Amino acid sequence: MKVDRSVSSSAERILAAADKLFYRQGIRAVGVDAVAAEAGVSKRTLYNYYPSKDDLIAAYLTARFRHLEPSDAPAREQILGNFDRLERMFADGSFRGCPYVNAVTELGDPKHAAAGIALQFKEQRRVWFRVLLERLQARDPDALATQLQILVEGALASALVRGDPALARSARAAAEVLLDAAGARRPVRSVRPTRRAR
Amino acid sequence: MKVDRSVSSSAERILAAADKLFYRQGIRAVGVDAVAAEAGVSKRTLYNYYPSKDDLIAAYLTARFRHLEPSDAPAREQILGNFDRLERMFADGSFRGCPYVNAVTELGDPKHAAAGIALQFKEQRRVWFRVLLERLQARDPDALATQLQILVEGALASALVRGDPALARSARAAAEVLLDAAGARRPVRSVRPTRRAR
DNA sequence: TTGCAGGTAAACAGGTCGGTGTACCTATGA
DNA sequence: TCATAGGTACACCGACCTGTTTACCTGCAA
Repeated sequence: MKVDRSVSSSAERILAAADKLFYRQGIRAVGVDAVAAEAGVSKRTLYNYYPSKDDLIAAYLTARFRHLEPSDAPAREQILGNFDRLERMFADGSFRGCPYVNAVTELGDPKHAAAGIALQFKEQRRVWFRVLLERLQARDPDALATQLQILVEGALASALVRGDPALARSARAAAEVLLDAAGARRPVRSVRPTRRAR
Repeated sequence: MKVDRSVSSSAERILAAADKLFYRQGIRAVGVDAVAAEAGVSKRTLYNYYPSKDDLIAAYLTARFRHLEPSDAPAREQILGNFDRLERMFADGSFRGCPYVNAVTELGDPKHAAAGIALQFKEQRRVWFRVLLERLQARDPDALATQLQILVEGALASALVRGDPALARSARAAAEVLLDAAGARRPVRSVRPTRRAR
């Protein structure tokens, strides 16, 4: 298999191949041989960069880690925009569930590095919600953040078994009800008061 | 391994063994040899009852299928009781996620029988919610049923990566807010007004 | 030119997978 | 008494798994 070696390093290509195959077909369903072949790299080289499949799995999950940072956009928009992103993901056709939850499910072992990475990611998003909720001066931002996190997780799992993108809209509508009930109907101090909704 | 053959049929023991091992360790992580050994049955016999592992998987999921029927108890209690059951499951220690979602994740293939069974089960619970919501004369029972389903799914997934039973209470609180917002604050026409909560 | 780092291809080791083939055992009922 | 259904024990098959070894190739710098 011919691969343009100048475009990216071997390590990067291996990681890209692992991401594609692990997510699409499942971690346990894909062997290291397949990953090496997809990356256009010999198995020896793969094991040079990642000493074991478990290391590769951990690297795959870590690479998927996107550091969330609340932006300057209106908090409510940011929160609800999350669900719009979900809807786009569901409609994409290549959606196969949350990679972190999938890894935990597939590996089973709670002591596997993947379990810790998954927990870290989920907690990061929960905190991201909480910061935005504090900005909205919502009641009990911590509890509400957990509930929004549950809605996201539920939309992901539901869309996995029933591939309906509209599930994201259902979750979004529920989130709006929860936000309203927590007294976050409108931003208290919006960055730009004239900005219209969405 | 000595097994009391009079207690249950071979088929039942095989199914019980599959249930225990598949759920605890994962479908892909458990071989048919292990299931046969756990059931105290030869592999030949196992293949006599279940011609392939896929058949056994389908039987395992079907056997987990509990037919939900709305009872005469107050509808709101029934709905919220669902989340209390979740909390007990999470606290049990042997919780390993939703078996249907796990099967879909582990098998990957959307054409596998497991995918259909999972979908059937989820839809059944959604309808169960809807019937109860209609009884409560809630606004848009269909949409709200989907949202409650998402909450359940989200609690299951969240508890899988972060084993905190309190997540069920968070989901329950969110469900209460959604119910209230849909005008289902109290049962409008309870079946037997004097009947106490079961 | 030489030396060598870093890559390749391919075979191999030791094990597990789903599934089959074979030969033996045993309880039951005609 | 004997046939048979249904079970057991166990070796076996080919495929695939993670991970290692071997031997060779190639670009580049001293």
